[in-house]
This record gives sequence, C-alpha cells and structure tokens, in this order.
Amino acid sequence: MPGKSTPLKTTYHHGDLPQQAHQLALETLREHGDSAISLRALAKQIGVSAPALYRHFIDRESLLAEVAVTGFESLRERLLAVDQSSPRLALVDIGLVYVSFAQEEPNLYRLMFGGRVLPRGVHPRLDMAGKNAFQVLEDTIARAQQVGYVKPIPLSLMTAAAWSMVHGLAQLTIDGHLPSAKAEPHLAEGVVTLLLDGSLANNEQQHKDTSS
Amino acid sequence: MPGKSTPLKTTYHHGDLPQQAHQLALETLREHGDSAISLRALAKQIGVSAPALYRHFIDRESLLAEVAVTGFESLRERLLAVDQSSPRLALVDIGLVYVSFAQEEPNLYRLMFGGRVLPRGVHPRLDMAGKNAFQVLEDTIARAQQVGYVKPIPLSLMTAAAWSMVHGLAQLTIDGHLPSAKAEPHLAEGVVTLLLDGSLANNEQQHKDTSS
DNA sequence: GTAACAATGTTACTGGTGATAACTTATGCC
DNA sequence: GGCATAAGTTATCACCAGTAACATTGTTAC
Repeated sequence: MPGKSTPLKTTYHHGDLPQQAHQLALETLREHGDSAISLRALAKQIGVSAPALYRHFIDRESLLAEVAVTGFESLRERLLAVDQSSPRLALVDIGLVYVSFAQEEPNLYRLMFGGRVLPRGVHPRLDMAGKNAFQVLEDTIARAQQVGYVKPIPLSLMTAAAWSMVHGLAQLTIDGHLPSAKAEPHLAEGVVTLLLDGSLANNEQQHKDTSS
Repeated sequence: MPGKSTPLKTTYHHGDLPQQAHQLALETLREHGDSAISLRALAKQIGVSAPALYRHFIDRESLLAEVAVTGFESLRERLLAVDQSSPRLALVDIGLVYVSFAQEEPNLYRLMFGGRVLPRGVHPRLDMAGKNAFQVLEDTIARAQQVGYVKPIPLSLMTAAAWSMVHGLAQLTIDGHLPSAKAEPHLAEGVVTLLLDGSLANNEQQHKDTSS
C-alpha cells in the first residue's frame, strides 16, 4: 500500500480514493448542499482526474446515496442512544433527538429525505438504512404500547403519525417555514407532547404531566 | 397584437412567451420533476431560442419560483373550499385535503417545499404565497379554538403541530416511506384524527367520535 | 408618416457538468 | 519475472445556465 507511510509522495494510485471522496462529498454537502457536489470538483480537490471517481461510484447519484446511507446510520445511532427506561421520556426524547438531528444537519437530512434527488427503490442499501433508522422509532412506540402506556391503536398508524410529526417539523423548521429550535426552544417538545397526549391510554391521562 | 388571430404564422415576436413557458414548465414538472426543467429544452419545445426566456425570467430559479407560486395558490384554493360549518369536520377535512393535494401533485409539492431548490427569503412572492396557504390552516384552527372545540393551547403551537403532521405525512407518502392513499386509504384520516383527539377540549373528549 | 425608442427576439460564446471510450500504469498473484 | 486486473489518465461528447452583441418588431412622439 504505497503512499500510506509517505502521503506527500505523488503516487499513481491514490490508495484511498473512495473513502476520501465520500468524506469530501459529505463535507461539501454539509456546507453547501447536495447540488454543490460535483464529481469534477471533488476530483480536483482530491488531486485526481474526474473519471477516476467512476471506478468507485457508478454515477453521481450513487455517491450521494452512499453519503445518505451514512446519514441514516448516524441518525439511527443517535436514536438508539435514547434512554428507554421510561416510556414517556423515551417517546418524547426520541422525537426531540430526531428533530435535533435534522436541525443540526439540514443539508444531510434533506439529502436523506429529498425524494427527488434520491428516489426510493433505486439504491437498496439506502432503502435498508432508512428502514433501520425508522425501526428504532417503531420499536420505541411498540414498547410503550406493550407496557400499556399508549392506546392500543394499530402500531402502524401510531408510528406513521409519530414519524409524520417529527419529519414534518424537521422539514418545516430547517426550511424556515417554522421557527427553528434557536428561536423557539420548546416548540419541538410542545409539538411532540401534543401528539403524545392524544395517544395516551385512558388510565394515564390524569397524571400524564407528572413525569415530564 | 400580431399573431393572435393567426397563431400558425411564424412571427418574430411570440406574443405569449412567459405564460407558455410557465405552462410548459408546469407540465414538465408534473411529469418528470423539477430537475427535468431546462430552459433550453423549454425554448426548443416552444420554438424559440433559449436566451429569449431570459427576457421574462431572470434565471431558471425564478421560473421555478413562479411555478411554485401558482402551486401554493392552487393549494390555498383547495383549502379554502373546505366546509367550515363543523369545527371537527373542518379540521379533519383540511388535513385530508392538504395531504391529497401533495399526493396528487407530488412533483409540484416537492418543488413548493423542497427548501434546497427554492430557498426561503429569495423570492418574496413565493414566501408570501406559502404564507397565505398556511394561513388558511391557521384560521381554521383558530376558529375551532374560539368555539372551544380544541384546547386553549397557544395557537402557534397547535398550528405548528398540525402543519408538521400533514406536511410530514405528505412528504413521507409521496416519497414512498409510508403507504400512499391508494394502499392505505384511511391512513391520513387516522393520523389526523390521532393528533386532533389529543387537542380536544376536555368537555369534548367523551363524544368526540359522534361527529365523525 | 417617420424617427426614436423600448421590447423582444436572434446567433455566438463561455464555463461548467455528467458520462463514456481508449489508453497507461501500478499491484498482486502465480 | 510475467501477466491479468485494478485503478488511474487524457480526449471527447452532449447537455446545461447564463452573458454579450446584434436584429427585428411594436409603440409612441412629433
């Protein structure tokens, strides 16, 4: 593996092109959005010719898809880190973590969910990564249902509602339609709580605000 | 106004370029998404040179913004047509109409809310059109609150929750993350109802399902 | 009516992009 | 060492947004 111990020496073979391209694409995405990602510009920054990238990514969209995959994995890890000891806290926190992720990484989040630039059904790994992240949300809701904390409505319905809520709030805030967390720190909590309180099992309704 | 009575005659001046470009862009958007809109292609289809379009649209984004404006106006009209006689029916229906619009016009909806391609604060008419559409939703909620049907929580919070919910559901379904109305006809109703039931005033909770 | 002007077209061009073909060089395996 | 293959290279195509300079038409003042 040449160039590893002497990175300054110009070698014909780069040795780590895919990973470096991925990393640089992620940084460009973060700063300037997905439309700013050009294979030619990436190649020039890395110091390689543009067609070299096509040895590792079948096209531009595939590179974007790989970046989006790591985005979903990152989101999933954050969701998995939520404390699950209390059903209510877990539900609220997972919603807040979800929204926070989108607000901290708006361009990455837009890439992950911008159905136009990365359509479903084209990149299997991307679809899977998205599903895995979503699964954490669903598992948390299922757990709260099994404990009897939320109404026994169909899990798919409850999950769809929760996901729609946090995803909608995320999108609307990062696009400036609704005030961001900076301007309205408690908006996300209020919104998530509002949905949650409509989903409580009856015996939980009276003391629902004691645990928050 | 030459060429009006004899539309087949080739005239140097087109006479209706902006409107025809707008219309054609809308059709292209509907069928193939905003990324398929190219000023050159539009010009060729209309039978005019590409730079001619720049006499009427300062750049590509401005054309897209104009299309998005008409999209918001169309959405607003649909929301205004909702029957407002019953607070509950009005709230549910306005949510369903909102989601239906997105599902019937996915590419248009994506353009309207794809913050990446049309950022806020750049096209004042677009921002205004979006605000006007949103206002219909807020007014409906305010009305229901004044009648005492929903909890007296801050209007901005209630509105943010409702908008987040329908917007999130719209996005997730048109991008294939959640089943569309075709696969799950009652999903939208269930989701909207779930949020609504968490927002009812206390005296409405027992007979909340009699009016649906 | 015509001259001046503004509006709306035109061709020619620049710089940038994704993608492919054909060629070259290094790597690793036998 | 020799050779297949992986991973680079240059050359090229087709498309795109946008600008400059020029041409034509419509309108308005005189």
